[in-house]
Amino acid sequence: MKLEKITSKTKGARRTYEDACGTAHALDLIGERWALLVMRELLLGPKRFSDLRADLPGISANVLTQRLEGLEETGLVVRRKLPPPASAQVYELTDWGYESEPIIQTLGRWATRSPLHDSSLSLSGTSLMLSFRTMFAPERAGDFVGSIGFRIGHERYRVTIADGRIEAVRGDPEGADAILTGSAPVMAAIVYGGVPLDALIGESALKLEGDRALVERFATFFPLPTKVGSSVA
Amino acid sequence: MKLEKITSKTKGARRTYEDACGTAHALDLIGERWALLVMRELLLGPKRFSDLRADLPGISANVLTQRLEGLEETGLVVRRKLPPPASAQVYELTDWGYESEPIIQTLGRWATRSPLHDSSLSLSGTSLMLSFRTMFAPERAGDFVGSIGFRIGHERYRVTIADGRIEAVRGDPEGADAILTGSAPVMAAIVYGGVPLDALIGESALKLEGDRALVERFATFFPLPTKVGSSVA
DNA sequence: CGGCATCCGGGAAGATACTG
DNA sequence: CAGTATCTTCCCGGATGCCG
Repeated sequence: MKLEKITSKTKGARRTYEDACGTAHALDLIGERWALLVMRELLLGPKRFSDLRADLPGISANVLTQRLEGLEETGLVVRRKLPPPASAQVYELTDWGYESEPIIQTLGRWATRSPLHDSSLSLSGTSLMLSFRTMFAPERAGDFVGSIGFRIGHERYRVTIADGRIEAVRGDPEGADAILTGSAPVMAAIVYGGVPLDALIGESALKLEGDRALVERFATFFPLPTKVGSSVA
Repeated sequence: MKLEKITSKTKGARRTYEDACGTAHALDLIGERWALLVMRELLLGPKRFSDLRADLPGISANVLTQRLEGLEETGLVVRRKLPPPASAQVYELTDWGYESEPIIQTLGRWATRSPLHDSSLSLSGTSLMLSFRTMFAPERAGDFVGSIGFRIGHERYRVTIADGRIEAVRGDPEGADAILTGSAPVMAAIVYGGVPLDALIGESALKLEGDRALVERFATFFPLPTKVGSSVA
């Protein structure tokens, strides 16, 4: 039954650029809509289907299914079954998949100069952590040493700075010098928008535990490039 | 009726990710099919519509028109009218557009590890020059000093190496230490495929003028990353 | 609830033909 | 040469429904 359909497009038959250039091949692999953002959401570790859906507002279930299938076929993602008790299926990047982080960072840094960039839109916790990795300026941090925990929705992250290097990972914030609780856009407003802590705490948009001065220093370590068309080019 | 539909997308109404993440915004700007490859072809300088068509095998005229319009709207490309005598219209990247080169390089370097990458496909002269910029390994070049000219189709390029740095530009090859004439895939076979010069000269696929030993050294300066799944990981 | 198959409407991409 | 016009095909996005 319907053998002709099977033969007509036996399997992939993906649209490719037919170009030996590496960049073109990269687009063959991750150029489809949503593909790179799915990778982004997996960069801090495995996630379940519904977590991905929740963190990618606007993606539909069938497109997410298609992307995960495609990324699995090309060897960028693997499905893994968690051992019981937590017997759930998760998607995880392969080693090669994790190597896509520089791509995501380069794109992100470049686009920050766009005059059309609207930073008031929603932001996932993963995106925020990756932006810290991308925008961290060691010369601003000097000999700063410290760690800050983040509680964003149900997710937990920990950022550690020492020796002019930054680490931003998913994990338990307990034991950090300070812990911030709030939404990702609020955290972004502090670090990138220059909004003072008090304003947000006053609005109950943010909760701060621990070393306040340390958080205020931390917020100065992530300078943004100038917008294009800005006279201070 | 259906006035609401008309107002809802009166004009542009481009599809966006509605995500504050810089990476997502980058994809809003250059994530459409062909957009980044159009930028790639402009990275070595302005080109005319039909040159772009010729160097992007597979793109159709209307899609190229749409991409150029879009890139112009977002401020990445400008149309310029060449002064008479050569009174022709060309497309050129803006300063911000030129800053996309790291994106293209990062994508290209990453994709080179793909097991699915087929280097036998066609390749534009621009892609070849950009691959030299991307893959150049200064430690391989040591104190090498020299310049090589390339004649590929009607295009002319010049690659200069000195002080452990490489320059690859469009321009007159006269005066270079050696000049190669042939197709871009043939040049790639030499540099990336390890094919000896003699074989290609014998097939009349390549013409060499000038310092042969210099070309043979040059061909060793561009190591490729290992393929994923290779046992020599 | 998690994951996947299916159907449908709209829009973007691809191919071809045509025009100034 | 530099595009426009038209038609077809395919992908994306939304909704529904099935199944474990």
